[in-house]
Amino acid sequence: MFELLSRSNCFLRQIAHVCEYVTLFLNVFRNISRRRHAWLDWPVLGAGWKRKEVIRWSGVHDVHYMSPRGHVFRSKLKLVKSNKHTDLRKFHYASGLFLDESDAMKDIECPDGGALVDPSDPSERIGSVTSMPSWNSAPGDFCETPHSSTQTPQRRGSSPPRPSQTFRNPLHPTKASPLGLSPARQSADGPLPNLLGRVPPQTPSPTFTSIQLLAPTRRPDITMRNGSSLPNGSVAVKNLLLHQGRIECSMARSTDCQPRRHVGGCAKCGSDIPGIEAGEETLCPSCRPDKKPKQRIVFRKVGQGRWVLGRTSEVDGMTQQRRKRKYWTMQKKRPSLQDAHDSDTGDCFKDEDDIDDDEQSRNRRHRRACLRCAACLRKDCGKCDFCMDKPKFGGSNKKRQKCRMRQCQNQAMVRESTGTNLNHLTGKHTLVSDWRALFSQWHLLPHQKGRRKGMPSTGWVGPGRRRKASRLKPSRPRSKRKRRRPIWEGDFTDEEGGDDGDKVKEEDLNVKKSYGYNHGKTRNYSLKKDEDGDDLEGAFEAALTSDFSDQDNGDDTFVFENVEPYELSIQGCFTAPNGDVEMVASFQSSLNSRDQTGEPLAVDGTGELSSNGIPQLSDDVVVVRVDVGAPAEDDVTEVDEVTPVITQIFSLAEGTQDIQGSEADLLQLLESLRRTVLPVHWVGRDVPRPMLQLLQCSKRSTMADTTLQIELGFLYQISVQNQPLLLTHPLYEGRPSRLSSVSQVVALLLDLERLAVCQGHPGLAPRPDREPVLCVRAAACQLLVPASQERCDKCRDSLPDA
DNA sequence: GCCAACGTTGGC
DNA sequence: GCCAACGTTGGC
Repeated sequence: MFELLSRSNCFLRQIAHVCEYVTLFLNVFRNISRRRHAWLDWPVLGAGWKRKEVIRWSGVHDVHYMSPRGHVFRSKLKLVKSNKHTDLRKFHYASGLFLDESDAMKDIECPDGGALVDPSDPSERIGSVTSMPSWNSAPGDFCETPHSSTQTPQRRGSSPPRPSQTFRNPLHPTKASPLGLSPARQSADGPLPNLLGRVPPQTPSPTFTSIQLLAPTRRPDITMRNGSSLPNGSVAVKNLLLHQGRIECSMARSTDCQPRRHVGGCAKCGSDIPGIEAGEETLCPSCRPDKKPKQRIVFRKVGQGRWVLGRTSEVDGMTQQRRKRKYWTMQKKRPSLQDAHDSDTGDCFKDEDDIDDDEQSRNRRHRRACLRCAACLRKDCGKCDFCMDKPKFGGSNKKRQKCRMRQCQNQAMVRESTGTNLNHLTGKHTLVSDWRALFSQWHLLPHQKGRRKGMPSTGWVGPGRRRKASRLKPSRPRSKRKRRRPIWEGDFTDEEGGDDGDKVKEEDLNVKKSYGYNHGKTRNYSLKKDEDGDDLEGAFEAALTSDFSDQDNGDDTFVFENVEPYELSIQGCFTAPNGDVEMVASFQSSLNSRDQTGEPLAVDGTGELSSNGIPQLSDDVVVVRVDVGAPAEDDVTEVDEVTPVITQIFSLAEGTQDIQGSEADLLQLLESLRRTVLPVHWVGRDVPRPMLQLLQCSKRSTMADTTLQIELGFLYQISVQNQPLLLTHPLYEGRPSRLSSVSQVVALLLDLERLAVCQGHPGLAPRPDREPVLCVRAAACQLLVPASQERCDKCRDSLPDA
């Protein structure tokens, strides 16, 4: 009985001991983590540079640098990119120092056995005896190495001098996360490992405990030659410096410290091991345990800053890996119908985290991708603002968001649903009241969100923080604003009463067909009131593109049937005070849009302005000013018409019967076009007079300067760079004389997309060197040629060498 | 080491 | 309330 009690006491003491260690671990780690996340001056890169070490919970070690201007670099790649004038090829990112290759290859050691290792050596990590060469050295005891004056060749001129550092306290904890615990070594006849699993050196190293090792000792300061210091030097820093001879060896300050090779032996069998110093303890390959020993103490992270003792498998007997495999195997076996069912039940986004315990999954990052929908499976569009922000597309990585085109179609509808599943498949569970909040939370396309109250009528017209203001034109006094043009019947104006500007009149909804997140269906953009409540005359339509198979079906079926009509307005635009709308985005947007090469397309809505005030647009975007009102007589010169002006009407109608037609008919066509998905980059607009214009607003399109204009009676004409396309052009062959239906319009646009604008010829007049070549067209230029040709026959005949 | 992108926060 | 910016984390 006494023995039993004694054993119980012993066991309880051990438990208390372990708990004590755990508490120490966590406290020390928090301290270290907090301190290491601070920015430290880093004169190695120059004055004003800072460096920061970040240790993740997983134990991964990251290093960040901050330029004097405050730019943060998280990888060497970015650092090099932004410092093209400096040769950073030999810059060791992790340590923050310039690596001299010749020195780095040498091992340096002191005669007392204080071998130093390559910083890249895995043994440098916690648990390595060799990385702690100076247990027994007093602070401040060092030896000078022969490489102390090494200068790296790539640092010249005014670059900071090489460091001449001194480690005042070589003892430093490195990896203190519980995850970093090394497995306990099982040695039959060796010393018992301590809590860290390290086999303490026999002689002459001092005894040390895990508490000592993890004690929050001051990290070694490194003194540079110029007097500055690199505080809190890491293990990597120290060893790199040692390798380069830029700092002193951590052993006693002896004078005969010379580089030499290591010759050591196995701690178990005694056999020699090349590269290991005699007296140093290690195990030869044959004596090493075959398998990674099982961790005795396992900390499991269950949330931010929360850990539990014990491994998951001990709870349910199944490792995470196995459960992952099982889960994904089950996923693969699921038929598509099962997917639908999952969607119904909101399970379609269940990943391995969900299988884990609930608490854990709550605290982890949620996956926003179902990995199955079209958006999840596609690649970055490379054109949306999020893509443009990415470093791989030349961006500054400020936004750090997933490509807008890749925003999961399913996930975006399920999360944030306040408990109600928004099911896009059935539409049965849609929680209408959540949609607006939902859209605001997800990174949808600008035009996928509605214009909201409070958005200015001029300048940046869109949600969120105001973009850089357009400097294309100064604000025009009210007295000089454009005169209203006669309102064309059917123009979409906002309802009276400014307070409720968000709401759409019911009657307007009949025409203004608003759309929810509609997977690339047509979006309508309607002008709203300006700040004075004046109607901005005219309406603007951007018929966005999508998979062309959807077009012209006249089908306005929403994917989400129960969704409240969702107003969409002009987004991603600059609205000038005079009411002009300047599109700064190419409004091709559908998830399924394809460009001419078949690649999916996306929207560009950055709205950034360059120094000259011109929006910075990608190459395929052109600024289109939509004229929404007739200019005042005294202000005509200020109107900068960018779009082609058609001065002559070419009627293709046979005879003159019904030449006037009906505005109502034209309006009906306009309405249909607004509901229709048009070919890529074709944008419909109405103009002051009762007519409809469709223009190609992508510079990358071969139809960049082409306009299709439909007049009363559905008479139409095509113009290229303000030049009317002659009736003799083959494009007209076999085509109806009137474009009275959407399908006819779309067919014509598609045919136009197969053509290209004639490049003309460089002319015959001699031109001085470096003078830009101005092409001219032949008198009978055909304007549009097959896309495979550069110029028409007439212009080809006019080539100088022709 | 690097990248992708989730989640938070502070400014507007 | 909204979103740009960015800290942070997980994956490769």
